Amino acid sequence: MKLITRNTDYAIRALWCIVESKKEVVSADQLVKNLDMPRSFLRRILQILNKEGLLNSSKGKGGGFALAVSPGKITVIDLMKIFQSPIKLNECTFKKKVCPNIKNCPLKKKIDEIEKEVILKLKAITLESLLIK
Amino acid sequence: MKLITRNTDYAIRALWCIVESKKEVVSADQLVKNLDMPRSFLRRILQILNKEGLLNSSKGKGGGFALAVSPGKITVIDLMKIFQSPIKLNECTFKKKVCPNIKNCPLKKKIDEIEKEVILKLKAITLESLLIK
DNA sequence: CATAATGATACTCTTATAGTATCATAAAGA
DNA sequence: TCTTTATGATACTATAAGAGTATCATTATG
Repeated sequence: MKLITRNTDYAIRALWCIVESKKEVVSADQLVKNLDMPRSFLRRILQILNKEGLLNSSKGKGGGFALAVSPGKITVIDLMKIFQSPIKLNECTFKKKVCPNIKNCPLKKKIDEIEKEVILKLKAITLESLLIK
Repeated sequence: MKLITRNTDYAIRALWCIVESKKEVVSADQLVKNLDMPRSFLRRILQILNKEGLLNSSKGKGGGFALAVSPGKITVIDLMKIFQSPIKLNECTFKKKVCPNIKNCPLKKKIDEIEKEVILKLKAITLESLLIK
């Protein structure tokens, strides 16, 4: 079981790298060099971040990507929502049929509590908070 | 992303049902009736619980399963370890190659903290704690 | 010996994750 | 306008975990 998948992980690193570079615009190739990750994979991630409004892109010579949102406003949860399947820690279903006992299931209550706390903590991890050394 | 998978979930329910029944021995068929889950799937789970030492089994007429460990000593984490892939919330690897920056990765540090807390909380959920109404 | 139970095992199906590859398009600059 | 340098769109494969099924072997009871 993984909380953070590679998509999300790479997205964070790419965004981090764009901020650190202190350039207006950073190309995919520069990011590949700095981050040592597969070009095609990273390119797709950047395209998605662009579509989702976290990056602005520009084509042609001197083109590349720039942050569209301030680092303090990008959280790990935002990226997980974009790149990962929804967080449902305990679904209580069998073949799409919800467990009949779901309302007073003591296990679900406890798991739900844990889920809430995890989400709160992931919300608190902003891109900015990862930059501080 | 799921924290608890169906295997684990069903294992908990089955154990819970064995305790609640207050019988010495409960057969797979009785559990299937009470829990409304697929027979083959449940049978396999019971066999694994037996192998792992959480249940004792007896064959033949009047046979079935009985708890081998007290409900206070069985935790959700125990069952997750049996039925789920290891909990590694953030692996920082690319194609088996560990990320070179792993030692001072600020993201990893934060995710690790969350992981530790989640595990502590799951350890605190014993079978017994789920029985109290 | 028949029946009622578990043991062992092998199989399929689906989904999420992980990654690759290719062609189209647009901007910059000579 | 043509070449280069960049991203856009999209389609494809591979792997692993999870979810579930099915069958035959074995053992205990009466």
